[in-house]
Amino acid sequence: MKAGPMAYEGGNRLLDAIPSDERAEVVRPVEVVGLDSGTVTHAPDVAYDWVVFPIDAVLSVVTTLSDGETAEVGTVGNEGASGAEIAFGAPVLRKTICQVEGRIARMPTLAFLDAVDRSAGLDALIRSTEKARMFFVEQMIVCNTVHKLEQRCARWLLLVADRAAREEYRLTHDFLSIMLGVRRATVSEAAKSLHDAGAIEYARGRVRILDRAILESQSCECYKLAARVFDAALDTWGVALLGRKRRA
Amino acid sequence: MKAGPMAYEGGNRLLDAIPSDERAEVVRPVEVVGLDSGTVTHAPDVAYDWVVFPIDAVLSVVTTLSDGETAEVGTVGNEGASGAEIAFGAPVLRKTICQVEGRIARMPTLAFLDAVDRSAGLDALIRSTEKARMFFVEQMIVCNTVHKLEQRCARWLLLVADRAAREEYRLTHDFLSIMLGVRRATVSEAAKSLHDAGAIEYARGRVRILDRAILESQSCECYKLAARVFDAALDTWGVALLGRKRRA
DNA sequence: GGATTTGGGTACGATTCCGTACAGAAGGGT
DNA sequence: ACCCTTCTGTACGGAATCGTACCCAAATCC
Repeated sequence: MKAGPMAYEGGNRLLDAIPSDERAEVVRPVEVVGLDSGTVTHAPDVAYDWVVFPIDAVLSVVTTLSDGETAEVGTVGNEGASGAEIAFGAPVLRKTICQVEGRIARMPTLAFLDAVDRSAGLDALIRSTEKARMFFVEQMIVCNTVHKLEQRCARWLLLVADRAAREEYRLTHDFLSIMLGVRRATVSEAAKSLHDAGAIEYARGRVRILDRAILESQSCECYKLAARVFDAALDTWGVALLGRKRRA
Repeated sequence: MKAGPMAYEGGNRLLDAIPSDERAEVVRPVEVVGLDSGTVTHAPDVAYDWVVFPIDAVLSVVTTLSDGETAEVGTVGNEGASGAEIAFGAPVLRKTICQVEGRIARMPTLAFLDAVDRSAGLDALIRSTEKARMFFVEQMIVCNTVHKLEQRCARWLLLVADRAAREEYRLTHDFLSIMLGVRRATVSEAAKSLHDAGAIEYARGRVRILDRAILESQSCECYKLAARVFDAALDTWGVALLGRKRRA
């Protein structure tokens, strides 16, 4: 993953949803780079120069509690962007790290700011995906409170697979236990159960989804709900917000 | 709570944080009305004409899972606004109900839209409080996953008291159990524990905070963290975002 | 003022997940 | 080939919370 920057040729659903008459202009300052798992893309109290649009890398927004425990509070993949708040002058409040290695598109903060001013489509899509992310994060509150770990585990694997745009990716039980806020041993048990059901296989830091239908049936409703909302945000909401913006 | 609309004379921290040279103009179309507990202010697939700015009423954003269970995914009080997305053309995705009775300020959607265009301060504050709400909702994911019920209970009581701007308010264990996503009986036990510690007293649908210091000590870190972030959103962030807006 | 509804206390077995611990297996480095 | 680190399987007692149920007291209704 150490190849030099390359030109952007699609792959981030937010950028690709920009109306075609604006897209080329917006995308001009974008470059594509690889990201290794564990790389920090944003963190509080540090200046950052890039707004990030994942392609097949998956980022996790995490928080560390006062007792030192770390847990995931959000996921960003090819459906969205990370670091847009920098451009608006808002502080970065959470640490964001690369969860699944892969490629990201990125744009200098100042170029992004300029692009939002010029492109009503980009502005609308940033707002609508941010709203979808809010919906998703809200759903996670309830999901983590009332759903069984095995369901949440299935939900997580599916959502990350969608964002990583592949059915197999690197992931250890240990890492997943941090993401789900439970013990590593508990994840191992849930993973074994999903494996025995024929939904997944895994070995030494690598998962593969064998049967999406089975995995979806083991997951809670939150997976399909989230998937639908992100799709809608990139489709119809964007249009609605665009209408508003153009009228202004 | 059935008195007719009255003029707005302050009480919503977001409106009151608007720079004084813009505030009078923004606040002109605002009226104040009372709201009873249980009143629905917004819901999906229904047209709404008002953007709501709570004064001493507290609203809860809730969701209903497919099994019929209802749970809270957010709280809106005097630090923010509800329904602003309507004005931007985005869909209402969650049901919002009045949790603690009290007064709200409200503005017709069209007037709000106009005010956002005219007032850089209002625009910046809407963005910054929305960002604070995101931070808070993210925190709740972790809080609900790893913190003990008694801590979460204390956290909830404190945050709602801040929003309701009083130390006593109507609340049944049953309602609180829905908010926290647990059994009513579990809430009763946690409440008794907080009562025995001298932090609160309660009787038949009414809670009173007797000793904030004790209650804070029983609560998790999430309370103070959230309180600080909401304060910051209404103070320094607003200024930062304002700078950005004015430069544009 | 008697009946009905609502809010709260408590109990008991069941379940999920925790904390901790240890052992085996698969890769990586030298 | 060997060691060492990383990753996963599994076990055991304990804590938190669940589902359900029943009782009592206070408020409300007629």
